[in-house]
Amino acid sequence: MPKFVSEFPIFSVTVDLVVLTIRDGVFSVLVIRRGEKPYAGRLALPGGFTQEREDIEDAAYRELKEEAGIGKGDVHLEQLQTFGAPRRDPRSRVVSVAWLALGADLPDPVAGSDAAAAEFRPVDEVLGSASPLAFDHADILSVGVERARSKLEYTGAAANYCPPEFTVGELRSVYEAVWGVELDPANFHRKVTRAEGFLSETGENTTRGGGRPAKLFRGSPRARLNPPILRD
Amino acid sequence: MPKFVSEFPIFSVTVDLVVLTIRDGVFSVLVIRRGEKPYAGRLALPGGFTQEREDIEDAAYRELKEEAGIGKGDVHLEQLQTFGAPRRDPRSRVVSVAWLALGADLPDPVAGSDAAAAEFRPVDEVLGSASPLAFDHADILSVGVERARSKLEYTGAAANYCPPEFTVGELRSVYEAVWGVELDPANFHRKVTRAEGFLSETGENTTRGGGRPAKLFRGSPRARLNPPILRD
DNA sequence: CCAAAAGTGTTGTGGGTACACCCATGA
DNA sequence: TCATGGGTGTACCCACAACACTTTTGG
Repeated sequence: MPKFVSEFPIFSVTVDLVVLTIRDGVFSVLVIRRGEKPYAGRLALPGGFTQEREDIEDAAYRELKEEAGIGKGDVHLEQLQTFGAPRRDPRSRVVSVAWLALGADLPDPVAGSDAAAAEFRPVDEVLGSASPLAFDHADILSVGVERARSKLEYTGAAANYCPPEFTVGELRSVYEAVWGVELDPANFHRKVTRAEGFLSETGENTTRGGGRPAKLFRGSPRARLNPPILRD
Repeated sequence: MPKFVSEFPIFSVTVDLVVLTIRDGVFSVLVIRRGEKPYAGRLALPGGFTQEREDIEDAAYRELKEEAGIGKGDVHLEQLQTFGAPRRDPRSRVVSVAWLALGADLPDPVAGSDAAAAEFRPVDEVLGSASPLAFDHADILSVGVERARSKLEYTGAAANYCPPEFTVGELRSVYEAVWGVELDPANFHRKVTRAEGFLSETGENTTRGGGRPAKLFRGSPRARLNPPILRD
């Protein structure tokens, strides 16, 4: 076992991941079942230790790969918040940098060894669960979900939950799943197609889903949506 | 010198502070002149090491007191972002949690010994300076300033730059200083006085500033401003 | 009196909501 | 033919920008 020595107080820095996607129309989060103490058997967010010479963002991507088989191009990743209460991990002083990852219908994580215990669960079920998440992960998840919801108001983040090309109806269903509301299809259509720089037509059509063929669009996940779509 | 030993990679965790206020109508940030290497003589954001059993938020408040003589009640403090590139501090592996502190016209920090080198400078001057900030502090400041600006759109954060009771005109001058724009006094007045739960009248009047006496209001810095005041 | 800032009125414009209606496909 | 979702039109309402105008103080 390696030994590290320091003249300053010793911290470990971990990354924890709030991985959100939409599975069968349900807003869902990736959780793992813990095998070890503390909190053995409880659900938790995926995550792990940052390495000695590793950028914290790289650590987040690495854990995403190791624990869920998700690659860099599969998700949008952004920093969420850092949690550093002295006793948040009973073993030692651990400061955790939480990250938010948004992706289109992600594969069932069965690949790696670590990933065996990982699965997507509905956000509402996990937050309202009788068996709460380990550590302060419920707090982290709450922050992540609120951030994900508010990003839909002012940005093109909804496109992160869609395949590269999608219809306006598919985009609307993202809003409906994430916010848990119903939106008027006609007004939503006008709103997003008129917002400058938000959607770009591919010229293709699709008929998946039945009904009249819909135009396919590409999104700009980083675009600012002006005027915003407010939740109230 | 104390020695700490660990079996995991060793990190130090610091806090860095973006302290913003408005001085004589100018949007300003608190900076210190570094006395030691590295970056000796350069300007930097105030900050310091988190202690062994200290919550990171408490560390931010402590540094605020030590380096600028600013107490807990004097500012609104919120977490900004964490900076953890491997080489951001040439001495060792340091992860810094940056915080945003917003306050009404804050005292010139001359109190403590550490605070001797601290002073407020115009944000534009510091960001555009020929002598850039130490470490990655220019990045941190940019993130802080952008957050501060965008918070004015959707929240009552502007009240943080005002005394407990203030006039609508004073509030408007906050927006003008932070955004660097001019706003129509009449429309601004209607907008903020009509927003539900945003301002509450004290019943008092004031004549500071000349002209017709203005009503005094109290703000709700945490209130959500709906509809928002957009910058464009 | 004038200057200065507070606050109100008014009008045109643009976006939102609600909902009627038509379009293009599969079954 | 019908059902299904895509997409457009329209009417009402509210918010906002622009700017004229009145109010209340100090000098």
